[in-house]
Amino acid sequence: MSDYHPLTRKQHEIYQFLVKHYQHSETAPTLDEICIGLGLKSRGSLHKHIQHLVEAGLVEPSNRQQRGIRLTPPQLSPMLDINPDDTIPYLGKIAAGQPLEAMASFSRITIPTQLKTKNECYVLQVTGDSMIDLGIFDNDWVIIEKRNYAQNGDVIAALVNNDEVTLKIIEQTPNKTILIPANKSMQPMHFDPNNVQIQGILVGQMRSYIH
Amino acid sequence: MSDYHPLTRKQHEIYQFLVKHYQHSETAPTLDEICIGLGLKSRGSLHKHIQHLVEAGLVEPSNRQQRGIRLTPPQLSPMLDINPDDTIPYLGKIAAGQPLEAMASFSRITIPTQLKTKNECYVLQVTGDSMIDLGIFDNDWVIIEKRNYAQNGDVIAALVNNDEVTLKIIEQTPNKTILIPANKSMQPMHFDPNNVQIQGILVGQMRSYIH
DNA sequence: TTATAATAAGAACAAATAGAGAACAAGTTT
DNA sequence: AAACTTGTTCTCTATTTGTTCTTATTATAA
Repeated sequence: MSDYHPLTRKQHEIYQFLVKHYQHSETAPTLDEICIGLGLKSRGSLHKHIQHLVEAGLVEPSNRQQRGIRLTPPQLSPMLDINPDDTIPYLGKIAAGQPLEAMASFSRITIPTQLKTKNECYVLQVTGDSMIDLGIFDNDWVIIEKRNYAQNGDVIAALVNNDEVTLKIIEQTPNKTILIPANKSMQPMHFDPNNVQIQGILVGQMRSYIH
Repeated sequence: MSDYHPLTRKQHEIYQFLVKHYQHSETAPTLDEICIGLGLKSRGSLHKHIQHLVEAGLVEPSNRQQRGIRLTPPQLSPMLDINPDDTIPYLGKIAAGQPLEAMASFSRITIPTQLKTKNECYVLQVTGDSMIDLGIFDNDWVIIEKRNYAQNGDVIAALVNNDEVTLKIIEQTPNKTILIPANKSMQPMHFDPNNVQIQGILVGQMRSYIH
């Protein structure tokens, strides 16, 4: 996403000050107040530090409507979480030789709204190591948005040869569909487009470390 | 819903004054009374602030029958109640230089029960690449079970030098604590055990592929 | 050494915010 | 009726605040 912005000593000190400030205050401090708190005499100098924090993504870019320096809220919108009905069907293991349509829905799983789209989604459990270079490991769960099309480069769940569902990166040409594993030690596989049915595209992933 | 009306300093101060006033009084204060209470000399200026509070929905629009400035009765907050069972607090980004205890809980997040333990858990967002060999990438979310101990080989969130929270593999000996990144290109770091405070251990992980 | 980055102070400026006071209409009190 | 209170609107002015610039000083790297 954003580039890496290492903090200098002073920037770190200022960020600390802000975090501490917000632990016991609701109001966004002004540059002058921060100056006083840190023993600085110039708003101008402080401002440059703050700007660096903005670039680092730690502080919100100031807007004309609302003065004061405020930390960036978490990107997650807390509002979205109150939807009581964000469960989606769990369809079992991927790469198990069944068209997904045909599968009965085993159960439903509660997932954070951040991991799904507005469209119909379902959860599959991954088998195998074909996507480890993307950080998708054996037994991980993936959230798939149900779809029958994709763009080149998308990670998709596809039914191959009417027999097996796999998770791969897709490259499509008019007369060929290539499924590329995210694993250096595996080879891309070439198919007739008729033998590859796209089931959906990857939108989220989960892993449990509990034994 | 209604638009967002951020409060300025003065508006906040005035609102606080009103709240305090109603804690020990039934009567609605007039503009002049508020002026006196706040050391203002002009009703006109105060009135503009009050109007903003009305727009923000905090103060009732005045009517001719009933003079005085009165707060809007507390409305039902739909945010608060809906099953808090499988939501856990989101505490912000990891590796950002604050003890977790000290951080205010930004918001709560719904997670599948499979990703947490029975004990107290919270969510952090990962910054950096120090755990990529374990498939934990920049911007992933990790679920941490709150704990102050761990076993060798556990992945833990730890506060280092009272300054920075990181996610690492831990190796402990009586007189040394080693934090090992899961990244071939990074070196293990050695610490005095007193300088490493364990905050919790990794129990789950999530990633969103939605742009 | 030279060069570069970090830090600091202060001047100047525009926009946002805050304040004072005057005037007025509708109600209340005397 | 006259005097006063109260919410409202208006104009004018003052202060605060984020921003940009220029100028120094110090520390660190080449």
